[in-house]
Amino acid sequence: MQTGLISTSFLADAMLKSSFIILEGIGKEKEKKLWQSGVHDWHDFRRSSVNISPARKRRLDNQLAEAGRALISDNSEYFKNLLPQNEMWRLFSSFKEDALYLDIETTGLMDGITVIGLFDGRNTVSLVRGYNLDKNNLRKALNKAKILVTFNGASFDLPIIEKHYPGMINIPHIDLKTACARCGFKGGLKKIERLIGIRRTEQIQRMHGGDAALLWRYFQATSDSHYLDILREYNEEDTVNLQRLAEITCLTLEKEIKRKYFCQDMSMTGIE
DNA sequence: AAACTTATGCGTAGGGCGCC
DNA sequence: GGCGCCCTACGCATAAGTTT
Repeated sequence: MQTGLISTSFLADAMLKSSFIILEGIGKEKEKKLWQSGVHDWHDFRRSSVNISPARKRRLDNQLAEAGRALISDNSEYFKNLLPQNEMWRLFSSFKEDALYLDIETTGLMDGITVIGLFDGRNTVSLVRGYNLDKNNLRKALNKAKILVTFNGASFDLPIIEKHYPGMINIPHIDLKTACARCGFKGGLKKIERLIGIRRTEQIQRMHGGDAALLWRYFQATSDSHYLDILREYNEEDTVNLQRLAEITCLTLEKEIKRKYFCQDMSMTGIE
């Protein structure tokens, strides 16, 4: 019990505090070299002399100090422009308690929004066109979130939301599609869910993305709330399942990096 | 201090993909 | 079926270190 608590608290900020690509002029290559040379986190960096000119080192140390202050004060927005989109997953372990999982339904591709589903890890909210979907409710739902998690949201959900509600989303966004692909989980959300053992309710299991647009049309044509209920249920399951998917993929990616780069010095002391 | 070398960041273009 | 993103490869830009 205690050991569990201790190990998770050690892990909590692990990946973010091991990130050096947030520094000016440091890219993926330099970051790898730092890891391989035993510089594993911000603390290591500031203690070591690394292979950087003194003036530049001072500048980078200051940047890390600022990042540290941002992390302590729970300021996720600080990292939004420092991490490239495909590395945003590194924020997950630090901000997952305040993560918001989002999925939208529309009337077609790049079309009008019908439902926005949001899950904060405990409760779900669905904003439905013609009922409670408006700027104020969306802002309220986004209010406390520190990070946003989607599947393919960078290409689909967020651009559409941005089109209808400009400037609404300013917190960092983790798109699990990229993260999944790097874990070897290729394909759409439903396929990946099956791959990692996430189950859907029977009725929803059989649905495809295109059915969501169809359900909305049926609901509009008949006013039968049954269609809307199915649509909302489908959407809600999407958002809820994103949480487990995020836990699995972000942890997998973190472990993979540590396995590949953090143990390098040990293998070098071996036989050669 | 100028010229050269090395490491690595960064911008660009084409191809592929998943969202409803 | 349109859109925006990531991936990959490639070449240029830049900064720091080295040689002359």
